[in-house]
Amino acid sequence: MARSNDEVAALFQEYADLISITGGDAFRARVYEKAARAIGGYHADVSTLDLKGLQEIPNVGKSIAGKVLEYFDTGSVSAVEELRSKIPAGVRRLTAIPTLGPKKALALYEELGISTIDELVEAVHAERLRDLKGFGPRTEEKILHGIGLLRAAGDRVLVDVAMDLAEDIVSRLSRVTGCLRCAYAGSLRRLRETIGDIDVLAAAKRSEPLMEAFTELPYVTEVVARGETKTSVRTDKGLAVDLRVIPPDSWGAGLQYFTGSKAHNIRTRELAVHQGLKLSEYGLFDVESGGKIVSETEEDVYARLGLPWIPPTLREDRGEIEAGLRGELPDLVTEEDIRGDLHTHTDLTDGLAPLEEMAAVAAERGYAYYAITDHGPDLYMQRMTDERMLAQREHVRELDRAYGGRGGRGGMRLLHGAELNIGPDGGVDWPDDFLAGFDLCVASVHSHFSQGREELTRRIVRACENPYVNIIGHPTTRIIGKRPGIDADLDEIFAACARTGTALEINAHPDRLDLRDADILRARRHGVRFAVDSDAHATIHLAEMRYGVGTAQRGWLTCDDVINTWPEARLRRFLRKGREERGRS
DNA sequence: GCCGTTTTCGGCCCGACTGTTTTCAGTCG
Repeated sequence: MARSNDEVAALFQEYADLISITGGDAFRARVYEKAARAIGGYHADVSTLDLKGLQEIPNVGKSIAGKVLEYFDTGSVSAVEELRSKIPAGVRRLTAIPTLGPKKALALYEELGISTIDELVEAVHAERLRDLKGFGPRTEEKILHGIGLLRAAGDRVLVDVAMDLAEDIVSRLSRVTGCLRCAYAGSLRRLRETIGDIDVLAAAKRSEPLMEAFTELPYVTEVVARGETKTSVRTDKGLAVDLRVIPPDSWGAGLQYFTGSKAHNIRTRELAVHQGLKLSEYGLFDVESGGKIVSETEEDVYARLGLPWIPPTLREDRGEIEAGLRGELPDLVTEEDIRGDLHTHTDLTDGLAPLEEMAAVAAERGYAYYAITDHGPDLYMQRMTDERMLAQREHVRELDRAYGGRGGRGGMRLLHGAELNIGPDGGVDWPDDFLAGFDLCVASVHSHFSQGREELTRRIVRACENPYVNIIGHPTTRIIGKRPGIDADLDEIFAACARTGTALEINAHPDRLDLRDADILRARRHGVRFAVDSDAHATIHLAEMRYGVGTAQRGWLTCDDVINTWPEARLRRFLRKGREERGRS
């Protein structure tokens, strides 16, 4: 289940929506949105805070803090209940339909009593919308179209799907004559785990040739809107793409603006306003003279606002503005910093490629070390045995020598490990004496996801306490869009990891990205170390490391936090996990 | 409803596009 912060955040987001729908003060609605976001991202559990503690959360004042307390005291918030009683839940759901916002949703409900999508479809077909002010035939069409998209699961897509498409679009548009610069922006540039639509930005003196090329891309199925500066299309996978064409000297301001996030932009614009400036996608301007100050690069824009350049993965208004003003932005881990992959499979278990092929691609990536971690025997379908594992170890040692081995300059070290299964009681596949033969062990939950919260927590804490478990693999086991994470007390697990010298994995596979960014931020406060791993089951999966690194960046991690950026000697010390006295060499 | 080295009151980001509108409201990002 969700942590109490998420519950409260969802409640206030709903309240903000209800305020908008009922025509309440727009600024009030915005405050609740801001408070919801601040609470969702706050490090401490809000259910443990008092009135004073709650008010230390940004955008939470006396009134909102009081509502949080009311929620935990009584299980509900009377102000929210009051609005809920006025507006059926279905009306709020109507606003999920593209082009249908709070005002139209309220009109539909008040004038026609419509509170479900089905009723809306029926009303459109009966031509009952035409009598409403502000609704015409085109509105009807758009609503039906929007409902179709909503139902066709035209939902958010995983980051890798969007990335592949965006990189292709950028490469095609870059070749258009007159295109001076082209890049993707938006949530994709910020490397969010899912992407709602793709924003592509281009710089050109004339937009027409770019708009033309854009609408004629082979996978474009529909041109939703077409203007001089902005064109929106939909692609055959249902993904929407916007192209914005801006003048070349607005590139920096445009890229900054369209990268977002919205919350980050609001903050940067506020900074501008306080300095008598105005920031828009066309540049940073002096309010009085109207003259343009800077905008050719993002660095210029941030610098004029008194900020260092802020990496896109931090632009979520989670403290990056404050840190930037103080000159304390983290020196984020990058893909180039990654020296090796510590969780990978071969065809000995459920991988697709043999050891040699996996190692060859790892070496091409320039890794200094590479761990093979096939499944242990407890996942019985993998048919692992002691003999097979020991035979693989010999094989790994041979290959290690072939790759330059010990002390070899530029050589890649191969580590032999295993991905252990954390059983229902927290035990793993092998006894200590067998585990002692591995260079490292990843341990992960693969089943019994629905144990009680305490049981699940204890189970993983026990795995951390195993002196041979170095990394907890995909810690929450979530599959994005398919399976929620397990209901464990993550803070207790984070504390156990920090105490025992066990790293938490950031699994880079795009449908996992586990831990997720918000959990990384919390874990970091416990002093936990992390391993960013591909969990590759095929050679192509090794390249998914980029999404794991993006997620690590979104969790504000530096090289010091990530064990697989460390030199081999430091990594090996960490992997000994306080077992030195046992005399392993 | 929150917030403040210009404010304890009066602000609160800004612009594009669409459709129904004859000058603008709604939606979106």
